[in-house]
Amino acid sequence: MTLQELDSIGFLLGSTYRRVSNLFAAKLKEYDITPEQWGVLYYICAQEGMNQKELAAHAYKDQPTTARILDVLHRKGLIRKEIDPHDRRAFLVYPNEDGRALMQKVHALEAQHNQEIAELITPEHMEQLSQLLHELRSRLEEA
Amino acid sequence: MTLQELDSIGFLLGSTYRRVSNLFAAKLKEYDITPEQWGVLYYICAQEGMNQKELAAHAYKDQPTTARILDVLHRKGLIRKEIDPHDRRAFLVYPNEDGRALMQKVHALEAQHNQEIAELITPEHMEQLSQLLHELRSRLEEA
DNA sequence: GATAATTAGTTGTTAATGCAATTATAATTA
DNA sequence: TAATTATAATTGCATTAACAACTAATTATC
Repeated sequence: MTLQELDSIGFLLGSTYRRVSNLFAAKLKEYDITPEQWGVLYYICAQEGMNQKELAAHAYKDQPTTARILDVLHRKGLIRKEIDPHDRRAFLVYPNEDGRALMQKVHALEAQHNQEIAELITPEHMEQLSQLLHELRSRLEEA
Repeated sequence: MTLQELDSIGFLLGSTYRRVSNLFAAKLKEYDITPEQWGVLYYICAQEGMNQKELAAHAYKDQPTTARILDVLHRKGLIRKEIDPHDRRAFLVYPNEDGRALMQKVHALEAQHNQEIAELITPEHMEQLSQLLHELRSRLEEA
């Protein structure tokens, strides 16, 4: 058997994702936050007062994973939780001052990071790639 | 601040990758192997006698991650390792009979899985997506 | 209103990952 | 040849992740 590159879509997505994510993680190091933590913090700031289930849906993560990332953000003093007055099983998540400030700073850094990634290929290709990923992901959600 | 979907390329890649990978993982459950383990096993069979560093490069994983996946494959009796006669630091990796058989079976399953994913969008879009991912990944490697 | 079914969140277990530090061997250089 | 440098693999630590099982609270049904 001759060596043939494994080019299944899952393998391609995974290997590309890891490279992009690792580059971003290196840039985030000075802020003591990971790309995944930042993604969740972003949504907490983007719409304050969501519960864990809603946050998980936006972040495309399952509930336990989201809960553990929330634990980290809470430990770092970036967010606070309040019991939902209408449902004692749930809590609502809000950013602290530090959380908001960090979100803003990292948001800017992320724009810069995205710019650098985008410059690796043509603007048209990056736009196509983004659209195709959105399309595939939404079809996967339906399925 | 109004809720705005986070559509950075890294976030898109990660969320799409996880969905595709999880679907495949569910199908692989009956074979007691994960998508990542299978990817490494594939390369072990595709070119027998590679060392860990070469395998890691093909699999787009770092050496520790690859080593740990090799441990699992070895524990499952799917592969064997031999010390490289020309370099006692390295070992060469070969599939066992069971490993080859499993690779073949899962390879077929994966083709089917890829087919199902491909059917979610048009063939042209899937082809474009694949090409764009290859392009971005190779640019990331150069950078 | 009591019981059953559902739902939000948590906990446990296992796997994949990255990075840094370490060990053993090989290659280079003084 | 001795000392230095580089390299293959391993180990340790922390994070992210999936899935299953569980608890507590809510909703539905009888």
